[in-house]
Amino acid sequence: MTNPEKSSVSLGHASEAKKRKTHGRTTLVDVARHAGVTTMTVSRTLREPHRVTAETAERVNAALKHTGYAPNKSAGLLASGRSRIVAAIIPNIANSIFAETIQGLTDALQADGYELLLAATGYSMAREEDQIRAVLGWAPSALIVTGRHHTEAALAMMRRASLDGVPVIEMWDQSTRAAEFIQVGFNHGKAGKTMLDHLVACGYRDLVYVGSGVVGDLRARERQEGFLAASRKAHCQVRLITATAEEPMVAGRKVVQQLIGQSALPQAMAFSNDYFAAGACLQAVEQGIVIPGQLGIMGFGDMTIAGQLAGGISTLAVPRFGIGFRAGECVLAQMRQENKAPGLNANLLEPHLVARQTTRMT
Amino acid sequence: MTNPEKSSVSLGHASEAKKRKTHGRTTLVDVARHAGVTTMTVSRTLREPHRVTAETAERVNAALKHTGYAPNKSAGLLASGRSRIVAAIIPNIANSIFAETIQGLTDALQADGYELLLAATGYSMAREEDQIRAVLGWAPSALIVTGRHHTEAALAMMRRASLDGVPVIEMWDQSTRAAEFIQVGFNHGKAGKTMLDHLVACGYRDLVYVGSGVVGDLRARERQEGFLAASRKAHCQVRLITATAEEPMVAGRKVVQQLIGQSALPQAMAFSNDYFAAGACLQAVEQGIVIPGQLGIMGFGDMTIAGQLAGGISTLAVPRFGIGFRAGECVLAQMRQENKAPGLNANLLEPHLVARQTTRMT
DNA sequence: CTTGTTTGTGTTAGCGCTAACATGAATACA
DNA sequence: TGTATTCATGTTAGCGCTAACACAAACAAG
Repeated sequence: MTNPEKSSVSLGHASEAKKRKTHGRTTLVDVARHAGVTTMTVSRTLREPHRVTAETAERVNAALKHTGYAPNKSAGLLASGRSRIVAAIIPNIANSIFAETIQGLTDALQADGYELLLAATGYSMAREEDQIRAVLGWAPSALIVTGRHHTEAALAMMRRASLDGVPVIEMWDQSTRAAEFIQVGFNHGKAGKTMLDHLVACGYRDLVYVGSGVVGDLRARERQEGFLAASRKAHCQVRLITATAEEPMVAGRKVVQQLIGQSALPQAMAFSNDYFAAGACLQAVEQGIVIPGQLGIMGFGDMTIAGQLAGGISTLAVPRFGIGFRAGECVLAQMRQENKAPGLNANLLEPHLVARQTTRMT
Repeated sequence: MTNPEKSSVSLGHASEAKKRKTHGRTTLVDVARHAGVTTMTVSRTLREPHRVTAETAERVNAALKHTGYAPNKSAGLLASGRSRIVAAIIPNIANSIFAETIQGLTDALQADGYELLLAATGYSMAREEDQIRAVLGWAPSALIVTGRHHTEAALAMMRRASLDGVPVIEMWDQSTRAAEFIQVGFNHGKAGKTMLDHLVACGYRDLVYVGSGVVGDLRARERQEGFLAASRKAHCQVRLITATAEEPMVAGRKVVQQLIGQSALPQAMAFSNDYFAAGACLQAVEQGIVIPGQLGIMGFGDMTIAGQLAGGISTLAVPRFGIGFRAGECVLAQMRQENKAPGLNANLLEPHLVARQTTRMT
């Protein structure tokens, strides 16, 4: 009750009746009082230590430790207009492709103390627009979106951010036209063509392409169209099947099962991703189909499982981690030297063919 | 040059020489002027529409649309002390277990307009402490961490946040003692015991446990210890092997290869996760080992692959998505009604045994 | 010694928003 | 018809921090 420490609180007892707020945490004022300096000196000690005497810094640091100060980021952001937040917007977090990309991004940014604001769109451009609007409210240091297709409103916000000096990165895609934003990725139409070319080179002519049933996945769609377009030029017959959107490996199994049931197996099948291909492989082997003799199989992604089944599934390896890491490097580069022109597409991260055992026509 | 719109800007030409800031974006002031009301009315229209006349709301909404207003979140946070940020701290984003958990979390929170601040620790408690300190600077609505082991400083911050009314959730774990924070998960020691019990029930006595080489993964460690402790009580012989920390399926293969090479195959092997088990399965089959006759195999996690290989790998299914979703529900529940006591462990999400073909001793 | 030029710290004035209170008009009640 | 009670909007005063400038002390150059 007679605690002397409390007495200082009651100094303003009379004037207290007016207004009050404060969220109770220790602020710069507390630290400054403790160290016998002003808040500016404390602030400087934290952000520009070289501009402060060693002796002062020592006292301030002691006060920081003693008070357990944690900066109020919103106040700092409001005052300075700068945050160290990187906003990333991806279709789906559970998809391990994007999870690895995000890991790459955080790995690249980690040392520099950036924080990650993450949002998912569920492959919806409308939701993407909402998410962009929401994250821009935090004045992020960078905005990273997935793909190059956006609503008009989303594009407008991205342009605005770009003009404000915020690096805007479109990842996982790459257009042939001159890009408006930084792009870190590859051309999916071309990737589809690469897959077709490989199958043709292996001697397959009668093909099935198994596309993804995810409606908003424009990149999967472009790969599919790239594959089909190339097949027409190569005078191949391709049947298109859309996998039902359930567990991918099961979907792959079902497709093969159906084709066998209809005695309609092609010479080779290309899949929108490795999980489809893996399921298809397992099903084919279990039903006595000889791979690659009776049936060639090709996946996309080079996920772990592709290297493990059936002596190795042929696939297109994509730099899942690398895209995120490079995106992070782009952010750092732009932060360090503002001058860099954002247009240069020096960030083509091409997939490469991994020819394994499932496409080796005897 | 004679643009009349510009003239309004030059009104304060003389006094302009003093100071200036403003980050250029449209603010509430712009919207308010456009709608002929004060900023408070605009603010209210956005946050408490029912407290504003329909006619006023209409004018304000028109002004909002016309100006393309996007709220400055840091200003709102600083003024109100409340954000709609949920901070989640996980060991590793690329690990699909946590990716699915995060997806569950965002799915649960999505409708209510929460944003996700995500940080990774790399299984380091020191880094976890840093990340907690960093995210708390944003005054998040909730703090979600992984596991129940933290540094003293981290615990202090968590307690402080909890006292401030911020729900603090430990996910992926569950202690037997009364918990200080909300816990959404299960007991890993018990999970290890469940695995052992299953193998014993199948008649296996000579066992190998393949643990993870990830040093900071305390939960994997507890499963391992639970397994070993139970094996002693059941009078089983268990050899412990730590998988080298590379590609998990390859690691699983290597372990089996080595054991076969040394003619030291046990009756059954339990693995720290399904990818190890899958690799082991593939390797064993390729080397002509009969599963489950010669070798029983059990995994952990019930990842997709476990259901697909070798007629189905027996495993312990864990609610990866469910843990995140439940954590999100806990956050929402606490936000809606502050009164709820945070101590009740109504959030036990137990794993369940999935007995498939790889542990069916004839 | 002037006169510049650092160098370290303090002072002032907001950043854009919202809590709390104030006010005036409309409605309710006796 | 006066007073109490909504209701809709306005006014005021910060939230905790930092940009920009101010200023005194220490040092340099002529």
